[in-house]
Amino acid sequence: MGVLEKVGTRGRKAASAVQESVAELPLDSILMSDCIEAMRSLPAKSIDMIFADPPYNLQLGGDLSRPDGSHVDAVTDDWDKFDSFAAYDAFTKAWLAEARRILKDNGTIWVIGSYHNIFRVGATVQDLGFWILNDIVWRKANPMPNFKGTRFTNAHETMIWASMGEKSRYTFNYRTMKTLNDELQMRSDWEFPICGGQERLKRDGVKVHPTQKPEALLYRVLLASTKPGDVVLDPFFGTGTTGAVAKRLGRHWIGIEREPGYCAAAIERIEAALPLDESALRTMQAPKGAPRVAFGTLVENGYLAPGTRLFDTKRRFQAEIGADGSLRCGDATGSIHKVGATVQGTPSCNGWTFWHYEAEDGLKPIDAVRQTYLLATQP
Amino acid sequence: MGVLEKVGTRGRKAASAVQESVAELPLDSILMSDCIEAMRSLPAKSIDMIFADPPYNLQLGGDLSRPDGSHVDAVTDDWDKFDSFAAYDAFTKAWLAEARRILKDNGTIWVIGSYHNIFRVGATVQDLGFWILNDIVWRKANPMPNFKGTRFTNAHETMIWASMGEKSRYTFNYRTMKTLNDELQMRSDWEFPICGGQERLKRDGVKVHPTQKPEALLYRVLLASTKPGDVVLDPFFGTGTTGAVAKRLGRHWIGIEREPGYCAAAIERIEAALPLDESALRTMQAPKGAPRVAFGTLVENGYLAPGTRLFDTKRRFQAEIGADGSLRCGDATGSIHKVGATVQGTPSCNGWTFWHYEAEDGLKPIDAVRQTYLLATQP
DNA sequence: GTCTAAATTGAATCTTCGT
DNA sequence: GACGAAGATTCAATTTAGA
Repeated sequence: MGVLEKVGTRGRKAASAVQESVAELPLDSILMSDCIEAMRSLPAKSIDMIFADPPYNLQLGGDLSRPDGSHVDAVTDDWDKFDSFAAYDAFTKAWLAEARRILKDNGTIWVIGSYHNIFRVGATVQDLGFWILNDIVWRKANPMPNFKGTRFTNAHETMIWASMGEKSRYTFNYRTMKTLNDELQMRSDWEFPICGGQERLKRDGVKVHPTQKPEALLYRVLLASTKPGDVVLDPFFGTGTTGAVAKRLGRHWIGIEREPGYCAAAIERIEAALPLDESALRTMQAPKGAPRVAFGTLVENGYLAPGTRLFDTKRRFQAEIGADGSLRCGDATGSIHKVGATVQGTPSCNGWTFWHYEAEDGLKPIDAVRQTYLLATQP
Repeated sequence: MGVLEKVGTRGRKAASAVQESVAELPLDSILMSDCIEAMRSLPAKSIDMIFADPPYNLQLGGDLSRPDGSHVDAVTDDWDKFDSFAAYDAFTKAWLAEARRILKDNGTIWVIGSYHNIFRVGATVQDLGFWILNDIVWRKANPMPNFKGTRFTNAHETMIWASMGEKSRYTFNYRTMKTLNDELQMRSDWEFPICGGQERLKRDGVKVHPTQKPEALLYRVLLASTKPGDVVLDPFFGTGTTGAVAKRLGRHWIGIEREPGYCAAAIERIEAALPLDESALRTMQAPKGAPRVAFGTLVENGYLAPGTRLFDTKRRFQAEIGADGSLRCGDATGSIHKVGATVQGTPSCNGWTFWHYEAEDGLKPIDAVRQTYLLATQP
């Protein structure tokens, strides 16, 4: 059994501001060890997000070991194919189970793979109780062609994003993604070039790692599903793309990697990575990040007078503000949301955008009043 | 046990030209029955290709409404409900095993699904000994948004294409695909709009089937992986998209569908479908060494006259065809691709889909002209 | 009739907080 | 955990209605 060797790129002191349980973690360092063994050394429910790029070589070779640590021999016979899938499944189940143990209740996991392994991984993810949130397609702008012309060009890889369960409250920075995508919802298909050029790590002109992932991919993953200061674990760290991007984005990272050569390359690379400064890290916040303002507060503070008439954009409905911040429209009385839903006959309604007041230059949504209030009162 | 009820759209006589073993099959007709039961009635090793669109096991929760309050019409049909993953897996294994029995040794199978089910389906496909050739991503041009802003927009579905085994000699019409894709290898990600408009089958203004697939998707699937005269089976026939496209492309089809309502719609639809004529069909075989179709070829052969004006979809740009097949738009002159890129200010542009000509019923992409040319001229 | 604005709709695992 | 109220949330392609 190997000893867990920790290879840090920064001292533990830097983690002093982190809360106690997190302080136990080997933050911002690499555990040079077998991935399952290393995960076993981490405390339960301590990780915010896991990004995993597991091996998918079904020839097994020396890449895989069974959960008990024994070696899986390579298989070449057709009759043994089922057995090889079973071995891969056992390996997958073992590391995913450990991942599940160390993830926080509201944590999420990403796994990337190709058609060789992703279906088995996905089924295991579901079997272990994870709740799939999306499958994301990485469309390669410049895939390797199918030289023999025997199939379609294999131009994508698939990522699975899953939470701990159906009810878990995971992090999804919706507003950030929408901003990143030119004010359109970010879709489940992402296009990036494969990792090459200056970004591709090379040693003596030879690529250090065969499957180095582009930083742009990890950038979007981390930006979408983590918050600054979160702890991100990559159990198949390789040359540390996850660590380099995590550092850049102000997230803590932990890498697990068995190969000393990959570890060395990763450390050198991450040390050279420059973190974005605080102002650059600021992203579009979800409205729910802003303090809640009750409609009644606006009335109490004189931003909207009781008796003021409110309208929908087409003036089909007219309502009147009560002294307590309630709204009345015909027989319907209640919150701005409830009355809006009632008069429209819809199950719900955002009263802030539905109701408008009469301004000098036409109708304006009462949400504008709320914004004015927020600007005037927030420090 | 239900009786297999055969619902044909043509007499058996029409199959007389088919070889003996195939003549035993209920060609070009629907078996109104449970899919596993119906497949059991078919002879072993008799089918060239199977396209399957099984239930996705969506596991939807409560109702969903759009931001405007309108109700989203979800898939609530009983046929999509399963008690557990285990139950879904058992169902999947059962129908896939039958599919494997009736496929020829060199046959292939396509299965379409979403993240809800595709990983389980893919793992079972592999477990049964199928050899995955590609996973294909159908990128939806117009997916339904994520109304609540909780995840990435689910903008794609996944198809698995597999042969009977690693050594099987499956059909892949490489040349045809490459020609269809402007002389670039066809990739594993395909973009199509979802099925709507005139193509979407409706009864009394209501969609007949909740998950009708676009014909363009099946067109490419059949064109890529079958030959004229091949027998294509769809065990989850629904409203018969597979049958309609198979008929159009001169392939035999067999549908299995339990719901009488779907069967009736499928028959009516397929009877109305017009097969391409024989000369057009022969082009689908696309011999190796088929000439590249340059835009200029279309001009030379009178498919597009010099001087014809081309437009983008929004008529922001107007260009004129030169006698040599070049395009001119203001100062920009060159190939359809280059001029398209220049006027848009983009690094590249697929001129075939960017530029449109004025047809009687509106603008049509010049790619349509290329299709016409290909159908008419390829040996 | 023609053009433009408005309405409709699609395989969707679709909220969060306080009591 | 159940329940109720507050609050946040949509893109592209058609079709229909209206000017």
